[in-house]
Amino acid sequence: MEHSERTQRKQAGTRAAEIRAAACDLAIDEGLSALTLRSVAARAGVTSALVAHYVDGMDALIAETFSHITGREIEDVALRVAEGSPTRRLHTLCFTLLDGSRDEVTLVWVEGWAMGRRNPALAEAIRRQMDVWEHLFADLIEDGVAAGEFVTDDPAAVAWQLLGIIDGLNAQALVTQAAPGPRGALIAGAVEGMLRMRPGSLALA
Amino acid sequence: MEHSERTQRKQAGTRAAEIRAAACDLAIDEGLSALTLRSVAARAGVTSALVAHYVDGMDALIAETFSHITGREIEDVALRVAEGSPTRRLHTLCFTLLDGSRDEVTLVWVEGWAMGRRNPALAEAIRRQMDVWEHLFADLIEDGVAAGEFVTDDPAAVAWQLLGIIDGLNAQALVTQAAPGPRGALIAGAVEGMLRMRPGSLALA
DNA sequence: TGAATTATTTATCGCATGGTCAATAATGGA
DNA sequence: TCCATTATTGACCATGCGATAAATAATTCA
Repeated sequence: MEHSERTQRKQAGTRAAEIRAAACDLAIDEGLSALTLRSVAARAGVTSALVAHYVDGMDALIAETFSHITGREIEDVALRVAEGSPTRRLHTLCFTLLDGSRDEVTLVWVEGWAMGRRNPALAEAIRRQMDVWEHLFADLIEDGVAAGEFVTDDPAAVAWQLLGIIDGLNAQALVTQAAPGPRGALIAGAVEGMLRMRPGSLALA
Repeated sequence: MEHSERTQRKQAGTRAAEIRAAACDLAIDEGLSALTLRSVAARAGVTSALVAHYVDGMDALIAETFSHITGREIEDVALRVAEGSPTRRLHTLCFTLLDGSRDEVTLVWVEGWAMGRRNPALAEAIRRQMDVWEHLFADLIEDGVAAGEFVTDDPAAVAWQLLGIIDGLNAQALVTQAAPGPRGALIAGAVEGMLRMRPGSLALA
């Protein structure tokens, strides 16, 4: 007895969308590793068989869900760093990503790194999303170099570094319950060092 | 039929040690998530029931294995950064941790972060080991401040930041097959910024 | 040698996972 | 109204997991 009363019958497309949405909700609440045929089914209010019917294997659903959640995040962030001087935009970028309001997404990333080793589709999705992030960072850095606000001869490398730093600090906060103070504050000095900025110019931007 | 011929009978303590060693080997080769009653048993050349007999539950074995592997790592590293000026020691620390020769251990860390959410003993072990790292970093930074080579009013905070940065960069390298160049090179600028060091003083130390 | 101890295995149990297939019931068109 | 289509379910299967109890075989000691 997996279901007491029959759920309302819907068009294939809408039901498929509902199931994917349920997977996203669940991953946000409990992490990628909580996605199973049955847990997603329960969240969507349907049978596990129906989930299996609409999805091309759990590995694919997990990879899709990862892409959807992280894609939504990067869209959000990209909007916020669209305006202002490069220094101002970099400030917004760092402090937005480190303000602790995205811990659910961080969990998705960390679990993704771990699960990606046994889920090729997920590994591929991770690489793609990291590339998107890298471009967002690199474009911003190039703008700053062109404007004379940053100094570096390899914007792409700095972008990767910065991405790694932010991921690492967020992952760390995931484990140690309370982060010591706002994470964005001290990192400013590091970024200023990487981009040869005047000390304090990013922190106070 | 789990075993063809009976394995040699050994003293309880010896066998227990062998099983724990097998768990470490396996975790290094395949990650913490590869540790199951049966996989550890196979690696140790015994039955899964014997592993269960010598261990206080898989969660505990996983936590123990994590502590053992990461503890061994920090001992190694601590030895290497025991001598020289603070700047020189910090240089050694960063470049040693970022030279890419510890990717197996990084996998253990990343999987630990993910699995720790469902394994309290592991979560506790992670917190303890991170504390040990934090102290290693913080002591070094305090030495540097005392020697006038570094400038900061919160060595502990810088230590956490630096730890997060290194973890993040290593985790990143775990996913993107080939890291773009040596990871340690560019990070020097960031650390110089965090500790108000003269540009280039760490990179060339 | 014989008996007590104990290291080890065999044979399970209960549970959760991903996945399949035939049966069922709701929908929509003629 | 009846039929064809199809969304949905229920009942499975095979596998892997952690764990346990009883049986077995090697060791130790009197």
